[in-house]
Amino acid sequence: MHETDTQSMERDTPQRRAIREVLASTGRPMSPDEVLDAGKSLVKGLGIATVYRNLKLLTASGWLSPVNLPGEPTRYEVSGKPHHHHFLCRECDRAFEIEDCPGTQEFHAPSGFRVEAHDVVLYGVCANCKTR
Amino acid sequence: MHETDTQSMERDTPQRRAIREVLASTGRPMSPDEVLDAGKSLVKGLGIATVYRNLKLLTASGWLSPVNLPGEPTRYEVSGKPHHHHFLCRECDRAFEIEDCPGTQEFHAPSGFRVEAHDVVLYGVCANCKTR
DNA sequence: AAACTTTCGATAATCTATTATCATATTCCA
DNA sequence: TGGAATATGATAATAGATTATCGAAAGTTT
Repeated sequence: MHETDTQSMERDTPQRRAIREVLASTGRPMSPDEVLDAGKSLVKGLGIATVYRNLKLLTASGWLSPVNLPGEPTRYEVSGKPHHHHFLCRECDRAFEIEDCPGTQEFHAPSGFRVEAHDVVLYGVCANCKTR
Repeated sequence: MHETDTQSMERDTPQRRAIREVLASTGRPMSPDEVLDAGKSLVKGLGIATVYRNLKLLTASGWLSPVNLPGEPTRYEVSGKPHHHHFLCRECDRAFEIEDCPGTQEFHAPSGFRVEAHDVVLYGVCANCKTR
């Protein structure tokens, strides 16, 4: 076994700023590849390793939260948002935030089961893909 | 590129029967490893490759349906069940079927989005794990 | 600006899940 | 029952996502 990467987010770098900027301004959960693509327009030469490193650091610090959708790679969104769920577009494979939630009490598990959390995922076509 | 596995499920084998039996009798979505473990009690020496092969064939034939839960390996359940969702126990990592569903109309995506399907996943502790 | 430390980028390595390979064992029909 | 076709089991290979490695580049402190 080898020792893990040692990083502490002590310095202010253009790459780190770009990654934060991308996630904050896009307003929807993004995969590492999406962050890389968007980030490249802010910092030429941005590398995927840097994206992964910073997503990990920003998640560890609590600034980002992981978003897992069935059969999809992990996406990330800025933390602190009120309870919400996600929509996955089958055309462009982008995830969106949806505010509406039926409420936990609406879901019933078999008796004897304790429900502690829930996820709702909607699938379909986003507005952008519908109009083309 | 090489040619893919050629199998057509033409023969009746103890392994195939065991895999079907396990999935039909357990009544909840099972991962390949779970199927392997349970299947071994019916057919000594059952191999993981055989499990994967038959899960694939049974899915292609429509007898099984894949069940994807966030961040979890694909599970499989017998097809034909009425609309339902799943519960994932955080203790034993087993998935269960839950019949209750708020209904598609309860979920609202942003205007301009077309919702075609939805998934609900409950997380918590199953009855079995609660009692120990 | 020098020195020091952190971070970056390219890429190799790792990890988990799944599929391919292939020699052996089975099934099933003649 | 003989035999061709199919299936199995062990394991190598593959695939996708993520992490580690390491020399170069950049930030930070003095």
